[in-house]
Amino acid sequence: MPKKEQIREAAIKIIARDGFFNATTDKIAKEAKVAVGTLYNYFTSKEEILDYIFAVEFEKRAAFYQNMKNWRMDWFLKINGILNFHLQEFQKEPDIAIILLAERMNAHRYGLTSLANFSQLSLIISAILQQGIDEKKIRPCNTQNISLFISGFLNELLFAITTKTTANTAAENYNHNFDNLEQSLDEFCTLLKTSLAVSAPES
Amino acid sequence: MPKKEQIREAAIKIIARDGFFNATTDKIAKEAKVAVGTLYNYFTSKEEILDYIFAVEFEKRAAFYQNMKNWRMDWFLKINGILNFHLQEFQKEPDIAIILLAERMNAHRYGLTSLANFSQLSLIISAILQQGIDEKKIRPCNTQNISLFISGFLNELLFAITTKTTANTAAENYNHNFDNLEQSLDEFCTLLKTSLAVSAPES
Amino acid sequence: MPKKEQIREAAIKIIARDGFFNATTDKIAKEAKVAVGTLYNYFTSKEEILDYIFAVEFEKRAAFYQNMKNWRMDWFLKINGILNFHLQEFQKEPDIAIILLAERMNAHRYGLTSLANFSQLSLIISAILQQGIDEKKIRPCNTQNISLFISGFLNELLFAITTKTTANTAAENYNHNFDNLEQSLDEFCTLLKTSLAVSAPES
Amino acid sequence: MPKKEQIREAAIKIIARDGFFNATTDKIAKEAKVAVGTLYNYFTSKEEILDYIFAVEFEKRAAFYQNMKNWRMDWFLKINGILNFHLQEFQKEPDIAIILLAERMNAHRYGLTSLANFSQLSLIISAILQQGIDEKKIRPCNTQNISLFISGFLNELLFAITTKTTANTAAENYNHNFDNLEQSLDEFCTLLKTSLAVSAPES
DNA sequence: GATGAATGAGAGTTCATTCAT
DNA sequence: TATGAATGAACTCTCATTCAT
Repeated sequence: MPKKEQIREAAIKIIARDGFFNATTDKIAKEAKVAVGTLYNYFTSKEEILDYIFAVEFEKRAAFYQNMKNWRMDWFLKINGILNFHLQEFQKEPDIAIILLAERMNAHRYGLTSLANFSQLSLIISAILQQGIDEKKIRPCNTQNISLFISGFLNELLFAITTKTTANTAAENYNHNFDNLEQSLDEFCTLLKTSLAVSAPES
Repeated sequence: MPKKEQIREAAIKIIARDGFFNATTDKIAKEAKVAVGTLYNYFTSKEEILDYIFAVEFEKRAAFYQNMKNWRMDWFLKINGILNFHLQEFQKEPDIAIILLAERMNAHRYGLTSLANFSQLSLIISAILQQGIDEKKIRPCNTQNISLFISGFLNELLFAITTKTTANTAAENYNHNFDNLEQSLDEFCTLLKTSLAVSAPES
Repeated sequence: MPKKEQIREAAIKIIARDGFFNATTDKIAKEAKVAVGTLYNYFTSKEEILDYIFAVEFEKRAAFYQNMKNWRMDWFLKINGILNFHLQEFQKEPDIAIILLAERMNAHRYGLTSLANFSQLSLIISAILQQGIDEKKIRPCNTQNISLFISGFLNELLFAITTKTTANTAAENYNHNFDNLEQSLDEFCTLLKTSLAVSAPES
Repeated sequence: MPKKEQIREAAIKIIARDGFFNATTDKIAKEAKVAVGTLYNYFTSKEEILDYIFAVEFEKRAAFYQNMKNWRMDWFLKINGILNFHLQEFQKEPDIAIILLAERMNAHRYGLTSLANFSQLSLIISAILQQGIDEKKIRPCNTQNISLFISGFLNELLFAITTKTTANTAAENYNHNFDNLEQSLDEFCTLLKTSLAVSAPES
């Protein structure tokens, strides 16, 4: 495997586990089975590693979104598809989920360029919604707001997933778990649909 | 002003600005116009300061929620009231908003006890929704999921507020700003209402 | 009890347990049921407390030695008496023993005046021995050397007492304990006597 | 010179001069002409440096003692040899003498493993004495006690050496100095011999 | 490119001492 | 005299980064 990839994967593991600040370059290097110095042959700083992690993830999503543009389907199915895509990604790589969620604020604080890209993604959702409106499939609404709701849902779902593993002692039965992620997602989609969809014109 | 409060406020300012890890005890002490040692007369560690910040905020919210239980009003107005309360709080003290959002993952990682309390709050929302269901005002649904949507909305709104101040270069016109927070909130409430409310039984 | 005495006793307890450097003024004050500030009404510094502890102990011993000068007895019984006196003192107040042993180097380093006094004590032993020599009861020898052996014996006995409590795991049966302190002392005295005493002139 | 050795030697110098607690990592590093961080590449803590110092010294002594077991000589010459060995060691490296003496209590308090080893050495002396007894060269006695006297003598000699350099103001002429260390040692050996040795059987 | 020992600024924390009450 | 909150210099230890090999 290329060294840079090796480092990226090690960094994901360590940062997800310990957080960006507790993820020392030593630990990352050890995990990557590489010398500390080697990190600096591929990245100029520890921050840049984080930046790169975000960038790679952005690319994955951008590729999916780009591809999706060609889909010929209902707005609702598209949104549903997007949410499903994210959920699957996070289930495949939970560490990524943790990092995207936990470190985005750090990424923002350090002015990492890759983070800015992520806001583009919500534009795509907005665009889908707008198209729905234009096609009279969705009632008039502020698409930006709706796409914010959607991001919020995804993030909160992740936080619930990420934190519940340790925190659920008393309120055991109130906690979400991986089993009903899909159920959560479905309920959210239902909520969106029932609220936004223009009822089929009565004949 | 009591010293502990003085320190808490200084810490809020510094942690909101620099993040928990970059918020050094020196900076906090200087901001509080206090010697470093004084911090340790009131807190046993830097982490405990963060814990205390969370605890105070939790108390504020818990007090509000407790009080709210006596309200005699529609589920929808209650939810609306809660969201408005939070929004006002955050507008009053944006630094708190930033910390609650950015550091909750750290709080979780350090096992700060105060964080666990926050999950109680979502139980209250669940309870309101459940009552709505029992009273046939809300269609059957998983109340836990819905309360998760609500938290997600609030957090995402905060993130948008928090980050836009610096990040809006390209997509200027797509960014939210303080002026339309209320509009966002209204739209979200509308969405909830239209989706959840059982249409008044026709006579 | 006078405050100064109260503080001295507390300091003995804490310093014996934790060592001079780990004995914080806070701990001493708490043990003495006194405010930290009060310490400084009776002592100008933490070091001075140690100095005072040494001084008090010196006084006790000096009083005994002074008194002993009037004794009318054999050199051997005098030495034996001195050793017994010390042993009893240390058994009465083991904390004192620990401090005298463990902190004398600190006392020396800080140039505490009270420590210097202790070397006077060995002069008294020397004097007793010298008298024995003059009276032809002891063979000619360097009295200074012998008094050094005596101090060495006492200190090593203390060290053995002080440290054995925790260290004896494997070589249990090789360790000294309080029960045979007297036996140790007797053996040492025997050794001194058999070596130093001039055999009674044969008629 | 290997870095670890460089650090060890610097630490010996500083700890001997200032005591373990006043020997800051900064001072040690500076003396070793090394950065502070480098200390921690070789030792996990300041305590471990002290432990290592003790361990190295123990090894030296253990090697000597091991070698000595093969000696074919009288018990008395063996004991004499051991005492001479120690004295020479301490004259060669007086700083070591100071540390062994002054910090053994700290070593004990911190539970440094290397200190425990030193007690093994006194077992060897006991063994030599026991052999003397078995061979009817030494009168029956508690070997453990005698070896305690021997250690006590050595330590006290060291203390005298160590402290006299500064403390001798009043009793100048009573102080030992390097010139008569050998004389002291000889006198001590004489004392042991005259007291312990079984007189040659008369024909 | 790869290495990892060396670096040293800077972190969190402690604690002897002071002084207003 | 007694107090104990406030102080801040000084401590041990960490870790991102460098650079000679």
